[in-house]
Amino acid sequence: MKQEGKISSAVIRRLPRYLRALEDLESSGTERISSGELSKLIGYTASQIRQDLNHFGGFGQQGYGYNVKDLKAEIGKILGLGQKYKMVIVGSGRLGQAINSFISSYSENFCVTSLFDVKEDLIGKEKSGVLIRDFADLEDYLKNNPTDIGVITVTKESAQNACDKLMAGGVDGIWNFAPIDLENTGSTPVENVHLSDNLHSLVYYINHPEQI
Amino acid sequence: MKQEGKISSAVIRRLPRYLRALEDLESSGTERISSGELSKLIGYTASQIRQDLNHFGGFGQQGYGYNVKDLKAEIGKILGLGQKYKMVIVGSGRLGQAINSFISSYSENFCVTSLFDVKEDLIGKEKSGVLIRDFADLEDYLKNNPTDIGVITVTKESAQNACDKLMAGGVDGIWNFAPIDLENTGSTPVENVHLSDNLHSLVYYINHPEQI
DNA sequence: TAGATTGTTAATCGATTAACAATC
DNA sequence: TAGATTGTTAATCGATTAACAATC
Repeated sequence: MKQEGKISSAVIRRLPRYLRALEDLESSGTERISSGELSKLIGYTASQIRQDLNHFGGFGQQGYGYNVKDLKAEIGKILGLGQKYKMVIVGSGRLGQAINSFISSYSENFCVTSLFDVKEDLIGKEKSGVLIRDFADLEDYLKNNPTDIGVITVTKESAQNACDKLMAGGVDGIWNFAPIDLENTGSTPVENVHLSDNLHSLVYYINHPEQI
Repeated sequence: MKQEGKISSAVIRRLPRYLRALEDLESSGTERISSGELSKLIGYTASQIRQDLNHFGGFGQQGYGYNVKDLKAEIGKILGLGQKYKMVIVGSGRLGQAINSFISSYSENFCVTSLFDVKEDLIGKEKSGVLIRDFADLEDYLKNNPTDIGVITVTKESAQNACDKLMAGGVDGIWNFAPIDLENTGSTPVENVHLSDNLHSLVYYINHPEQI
């Protein structure tokens, strides 16, 4: 892995797409792939693909292309998928539950250790095998159970407070689903999924099909 | 609204963010705002904000700034939020249900008219007041109930089929949550929410905090 | 009027694409 | 070896930022 200097977020955001394509290729039994073939599959230019990968190292071989299995492993390593990430989800409504079941079903790289909520009638219940705890106990919980990622699926009114508590508890990253830009004094990475923003863009393109 | 020529998707994706900020400002009783103040609030440069807005028209006034209420209305108009969009959700698992409750709770601009699934035990049930119908009846349903947006919350294996049926049924746009790039021969806009890609980027930044 | 702030043009910066020598 | 395809540099394209005249 070379990777010196800052790598643009445009590149980083394409890496998971490569990984996904390589997983599909592997499970369909493909052993090698050229940047040209990958280009047809993904839609990025072959040039861009080679450029992207070369930020991290020379994973290919002239005249041959890339070995699917190896490249998949390399990209996984770059992203940091060699370990299992412990997550807590703050907000145990439908979205929190959906994320919880999504995480537990789809990957060995992530594990939800606890849900949290303020609602009396939810606290103590289990969802997809995970206990819902009192939000008031979040700080304590994090102290005793080091956690990698905090997921925020509460209302926008409660989101900043949830974020502050998660940060104070020492999580390394935040996955935020509340429609708000969280104040983040430290350098903890925050990844936003702004569903309503996303839906609004879709509506724009529905009304301006000539713009596509 | 001037808006001649193609407007870059980077600009379009910022519009919902402006709308969100303006809603907050309005509900906090702010009447006017300058690009400079908005910049502090959102984090985009003042220059970029003025540049973005001027793609669509001169909504401001020299020496004054922008009227919050008017600008909010203008951006809503640009996005196409003057009407109510009818949606169906294909896939009534936890994610489909979460999207359903999210939509019905948050906005007057969207309305889920039906859920669909293949699972016998789900068909006929109601979730958040919306009936789950048999996926086999989707084509018929769309024929009799013109629908604006199709939401895909099924597995990646079923997603392309769901997409084809929705397209054939004449939906104007697709909101896709399956981890797959849908084949889209026509020009129907597709908006993807690739949760696992998003989570993978977060993991990258957790492992490379110096890159932020 | 004087001050503030827009609308818009020009300059800069960065990301994507093209090209090709290196090499498997 | 000949053919294919990478790694990498250079060229292009587009998006962001800076600057300032226009004007409220």
